[in-house]
Amino acid sequence: MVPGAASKEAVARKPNLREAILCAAEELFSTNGFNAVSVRDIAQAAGANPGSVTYHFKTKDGLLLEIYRRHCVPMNLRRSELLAAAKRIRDPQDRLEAIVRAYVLPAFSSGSDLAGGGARFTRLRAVMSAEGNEVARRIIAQTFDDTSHAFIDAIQETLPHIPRNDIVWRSHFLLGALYYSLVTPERVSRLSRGDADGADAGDAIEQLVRATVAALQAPPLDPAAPLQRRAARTKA
Amino acid sequence: MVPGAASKEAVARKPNLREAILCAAEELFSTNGFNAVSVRDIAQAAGANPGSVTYHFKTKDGLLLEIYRRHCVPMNLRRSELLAAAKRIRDPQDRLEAIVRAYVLPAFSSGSDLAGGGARFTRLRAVMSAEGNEVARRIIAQTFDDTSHAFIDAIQETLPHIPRNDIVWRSHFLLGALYYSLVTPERVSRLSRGDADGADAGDAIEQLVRATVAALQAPPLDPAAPLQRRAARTKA
DNA sequence: GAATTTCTTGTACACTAGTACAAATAGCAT
DNA sequence: ATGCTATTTGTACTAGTGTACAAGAAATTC
Repeated sequence: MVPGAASKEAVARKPNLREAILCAAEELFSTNGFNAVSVRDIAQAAGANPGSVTYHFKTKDGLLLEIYRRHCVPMNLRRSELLAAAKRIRDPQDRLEAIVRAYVLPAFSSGSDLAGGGARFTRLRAVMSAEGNEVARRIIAQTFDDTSHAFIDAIQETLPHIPRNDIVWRSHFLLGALYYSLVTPERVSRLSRGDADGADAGDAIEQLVRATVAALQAPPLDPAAPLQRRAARTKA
Repeated sequence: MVPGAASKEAVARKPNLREAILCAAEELFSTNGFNAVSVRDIAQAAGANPGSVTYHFKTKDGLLLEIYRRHCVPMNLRRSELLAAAKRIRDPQDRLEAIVRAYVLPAFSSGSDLAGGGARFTRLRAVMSAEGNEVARRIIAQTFDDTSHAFIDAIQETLPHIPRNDIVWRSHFLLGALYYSLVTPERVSRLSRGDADGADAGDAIEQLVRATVAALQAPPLDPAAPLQRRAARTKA
């Protein structure tokens, strides 16, 4: 590539190149995985120079780290707000639904800074979790588990008769379903044989909430078996 | 590394190196992603020479392709068997549960050739799907969608009052939950605060079946509400 | 307007990637 | 044994990787 004219033209106006790099990286990582994307790919997509990436984020890991830092706080903040609002609902059924929605909504679109950034960031988290990315794992463990606990506690309160263990599993499934919905957005419409071609984010959210609420309310797993196991374990 | 003595020792008896390479690749890909693993990594893990990989599978993509070929047929066969058996159950509730179990069981352990290979292969599929791997995408589309349709049809039969669209979504969520459970096996025990430290595959299967059946049986999405939501939703 | 900090560029370097290929070896029928 | 084939090895090659760094441009401050 000729560096002179082309780049000057493409980058004639670069109000915030750092931002553009973050954005491009987010998009590329979330669709192709971390290792499949090179720093040069990112730079090119952002209309920047590979050196700029090094300058702003030092390393490729640093870039990923910054993406997480950028999104984690607003997303969890939004979740906390919605959770607090949901907890004020009196009717247990409505409350449970609101709690689940409070967890799901910000994942599809963080309403703060970037339009649609929530969905993209969630997709990114899904990919990083699948790839077993070490940087992501660390951040998630120390940032998201608190929020997850808060949600699990809130759910537990509306479902006192369900063992916490079951609630944890079902919340876990929720996250998996959430991730997968964002990772393969086209699969649903392919499987529904055209019956529902207009599968959009709104549908996904409502379907996910409905399904999760039902799953959470399901009778717990055979109550005898866990007791046996617990008795056998606590003795040791 | 000294090539002479060490390799001769490690590979003193190599009844089927091709097999070992496939196995090592499966393990490495499914835990680290496709692009994070080099051919040399695979060769070393299999106690083989990088050249052997090229000899047996031509390219890295060819290796991945062979892994899929190896597992897809037995897995879908097993699923078909279990599905056929499930369909013979009279009681609709029991039948639905058996159908879901027929889908889930082979994903956790294909009972044919490799012990535990089902879970590893499912994890691999999860990772490939997250990474948007092109090879995997092609194979899955042409191999798994048939099976998925068969299952969806069977489910639909036990739940005639649920729109097919909703069933598709909920099956989609099942797959996501399934994938995620295998991708992050440690997360559940971390979140359950030690209440259930012995989270094993059996628990996962039963929890997944229970949750999915409940989700599938949930009342369909209010056919009127989407009109309201569509006006209020954030992203088009 | 000059100095200084902040950003951007171009390029270079050490390294690893996937793959190719000739040589060496093993297995096996004859 | 003797070929013959299938496999395994060692190595080489090109392309692309992450990152470092000097030099230039822009912005900001005094």
